[in-house]
Amino acid sequence: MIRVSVAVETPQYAGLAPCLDYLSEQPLSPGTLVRVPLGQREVPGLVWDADPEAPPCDDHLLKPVAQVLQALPPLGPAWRQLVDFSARYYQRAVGEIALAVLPPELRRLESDGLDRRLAKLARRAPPDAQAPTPERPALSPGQQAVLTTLLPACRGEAPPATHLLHGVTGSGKTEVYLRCAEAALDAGRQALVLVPEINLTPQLEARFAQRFPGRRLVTLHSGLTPAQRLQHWLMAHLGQADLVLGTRLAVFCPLPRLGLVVVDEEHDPSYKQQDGARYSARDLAVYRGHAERVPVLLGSATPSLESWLHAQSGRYTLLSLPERIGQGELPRVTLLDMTQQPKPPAGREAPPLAAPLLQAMRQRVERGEQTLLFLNRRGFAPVLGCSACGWKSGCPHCSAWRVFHKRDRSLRCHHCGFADRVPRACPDCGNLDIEPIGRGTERLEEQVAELLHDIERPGGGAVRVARIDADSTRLKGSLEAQLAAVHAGEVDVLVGTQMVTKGHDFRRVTLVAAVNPDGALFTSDFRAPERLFATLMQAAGRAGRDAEAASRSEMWIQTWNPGHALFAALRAHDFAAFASSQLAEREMAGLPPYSHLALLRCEARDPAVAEAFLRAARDAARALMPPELADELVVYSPVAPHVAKVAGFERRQMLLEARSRARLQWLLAQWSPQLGPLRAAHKGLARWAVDVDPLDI
DNA sequence: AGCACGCCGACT
DNA sequence: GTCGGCGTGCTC
Repeated sequence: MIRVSVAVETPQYAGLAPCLDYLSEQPLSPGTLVRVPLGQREVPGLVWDADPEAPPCDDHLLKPVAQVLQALPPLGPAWRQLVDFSARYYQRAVGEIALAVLPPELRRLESDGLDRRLAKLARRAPPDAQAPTPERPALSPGQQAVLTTLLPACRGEAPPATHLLHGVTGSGKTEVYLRCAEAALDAGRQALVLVPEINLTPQLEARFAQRFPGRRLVTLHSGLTPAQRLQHWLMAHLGQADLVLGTRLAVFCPLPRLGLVVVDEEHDPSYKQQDGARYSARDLAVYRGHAERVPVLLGSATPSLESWLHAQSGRYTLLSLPERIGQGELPRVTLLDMTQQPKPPAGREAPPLAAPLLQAMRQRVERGEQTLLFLNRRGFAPVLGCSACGWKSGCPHCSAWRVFHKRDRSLRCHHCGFADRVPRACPDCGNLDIEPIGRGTERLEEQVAELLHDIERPGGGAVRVARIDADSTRLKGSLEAQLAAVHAGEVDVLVGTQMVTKGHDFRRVTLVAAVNPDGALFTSDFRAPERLFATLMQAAGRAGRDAEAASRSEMWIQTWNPGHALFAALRAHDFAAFASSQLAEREMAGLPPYSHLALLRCEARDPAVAEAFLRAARDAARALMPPELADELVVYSPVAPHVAKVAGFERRQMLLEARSRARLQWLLAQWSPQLGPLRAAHKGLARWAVDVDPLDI
């Protein structure tokens, strides 16, 4: 019997070694999928490279491997290296990451089930290699220039690098991705293309499928059925698929012939996993490209400040697509100074849209064009309040307000999901006049219909208002149906959240308005301006995608802070100016990307327990720090996050801040193994996790 | 994390 | 008298 090291799905803090040892009758190469006994159950595992430093132990105590899934080719060294790196960098167990990123169906499957799946795949007809390549659009000079730099590396003829492709919406980034993928594919390699959201896969999939009829393209995201996800993953792993298009989980897809990684909308926060192993798929894509010596292409109209700084410093190659192709210009941005709008009569609420904006909307309706109203708040009203006694619709389980949803007359907590019927009268004083405070998309939709009820469309009939947000698209297929209605011109005014600002081409939209974007200007979240700029820029990009209408396209912004520098940069469509002012602020404040952060988060029913645990963790971290590093590493004290209580648990967090990534990693490597044992000393602690490079602090 | 074992309240 | 609540402890 031979000893093998196996990675199994156990959390870091379970007090177990990173990999467990088992006995096998035959030698098993690393990367082999097995099933092993663990306690009372049998779990999937991956044979892992043996740690030469592991202390020897008595073979008689080891259990034998239960099953070897021979039919699956072992996961290769590059894949294992990516998993090892992720585990180390994000402070998780190797087994947790390795198993969590396999298709769930593969973890469940036994030998014979896997054999059947593989046999089925082998029977599939190969793609039609004779399929004619469709005609490709002519390249703009900008695209040509960018591709001159990119193509040699994509063909494998030049050393690989990480490139940041900065180009506004409509500047033709997708065509650049297509040409790069073509070069990689022609060189016999596979291409991996990441997108931030499932919603964006169908349209990009359609474009790639249309361009590469002779190639095999698979998608990889959590919206697939378990069987589809396994099938697609297997096709990638076996080298049958040439193109893999997916969300963040696809960054871990094994690709034996990887030749190119594309990260579209690289600034998007969705690339950061928000539970379990909190990895950044964008950062791992860069690591993977470097480790596998293939080019990485990060694309965005509003790059993250992290990537922008790397591009400025020369670590990434900066490539720019300065213009929209076709005659399409960027929409003119108009700021609507809300402080100058007439005050409503005493006791009355101000209308949601200022008169000039309403006028511009009427014009669009009369011309048969569409308006997009962006309001990043779903529901009817964020809070319900009693005018008599001051009662507000708080959540009994969270430190947050419950949102009034008119459609089902409910009060819903967006943090814990707790919902019940809206009361008819104030629960505290019985007053019947409880009223909505503030406005969400549901209410805006209703108010817009009222405000425009008096105009007649050219085709006859009343103005048609529609709403797209997480509530209106809950049912499967309803987003597609609603988008189709917009495209077909069956809608005059579209009200929507963030969801509508991402990626969709609305050819008939010539007016985009941000109804109430100011909130993000004054939060304590240092990334809020960066996100707001990206969102507004993206929203602006929804207007005038049709070159014909581009000259008439406008973006309006209702603001009580028209002097804010963010809006000035937006008006000028000047990302570089915005980025350099933000970077200057970040540098002064010692914030990322000039420093590197890690956050220890935890929650407990009793806030004192959470705080005591974090204080102990803080003291442990400080004890590890040599005094000469005092200005390179800062260990902060515990604080309550913005929403301190969620679903009955009190949340607390503490921050580590380091001058360099290496310093932070150095501290984390010693500190985080102490946290598991430390937890045992704090009874009542429900959950805890280290978040490396957190997005929200 | 699972899944055991283990000691105290409302059901057939 | 059992079924089952979730509190501690272990898994190569």
